[in-house]
Amino acid sequence: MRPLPQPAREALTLAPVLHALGDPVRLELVRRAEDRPESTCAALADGLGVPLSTLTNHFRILREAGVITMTVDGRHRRIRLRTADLAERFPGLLDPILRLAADPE
Amino acid sequence: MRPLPQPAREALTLAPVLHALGDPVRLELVRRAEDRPESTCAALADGLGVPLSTLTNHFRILREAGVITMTVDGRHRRIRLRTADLAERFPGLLDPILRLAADPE
DNA sequence: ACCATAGTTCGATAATCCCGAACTGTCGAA
DNA sequence: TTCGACAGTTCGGGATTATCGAACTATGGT
Repeated sequence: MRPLPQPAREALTLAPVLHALGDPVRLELVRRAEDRPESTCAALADGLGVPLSTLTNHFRILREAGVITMTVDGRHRRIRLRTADLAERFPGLLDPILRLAADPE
Repeated sequence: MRPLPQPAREALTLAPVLHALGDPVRLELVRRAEDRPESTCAALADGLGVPLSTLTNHFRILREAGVITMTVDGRHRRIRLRTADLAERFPGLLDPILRLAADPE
């Protein structure tokens, strides 16, 4: 159940977070991660048609930017949004993005 | 004084906007463009140490994402944030980002 | 022990970014 | 009207980054 390496809350910077969210696949993964916390990698990407090796890179970018946490749980990795850390470090940032990403247009 | 090609307001999509803002140089350019509208390319980039040919690319990415408008004014290009279009298409998105980008850490 | 599952790593190709050098178009002065 | 300076763009290359198939690792179940 140990967490994979990730930047501390105080070390988060804005540009990498926006870069991580500035990709359609990653934006959708993040949107789903909000709805279904503790999901696994493959579960979040279900139906997107993205190969697993590419997903690994997407999740790494999200993790290194500080957007998600990945904890090792057996042979799964459970993914959670770092909503509290992001809200403290970048108040008002994540909520509008998630809301807009969920809009059907 | 004609504007360079840019996507219509209805055609703006979220991921390219976040991608455009997800670069330290572009984020700073956008931050300055808010403070000093109608600035020229080189004026916005003053002191950043970024070559002009690289700036052209940064401004193109911002323009194609719909973040800025560039109007040709003689031998200058005047740059404006598309604050109204962005506020209508993505309400609540730009303001927090600009505010956070302005924070001194 | 064996196999299936969940993800990672590796390596090669493709796409993208960065920036110097050369270029275009415009303005101001002679 | 020609000249030169200025503001940016285009071009070309090298460097970085992204994608994804194939092989690999590690865990859990039987």
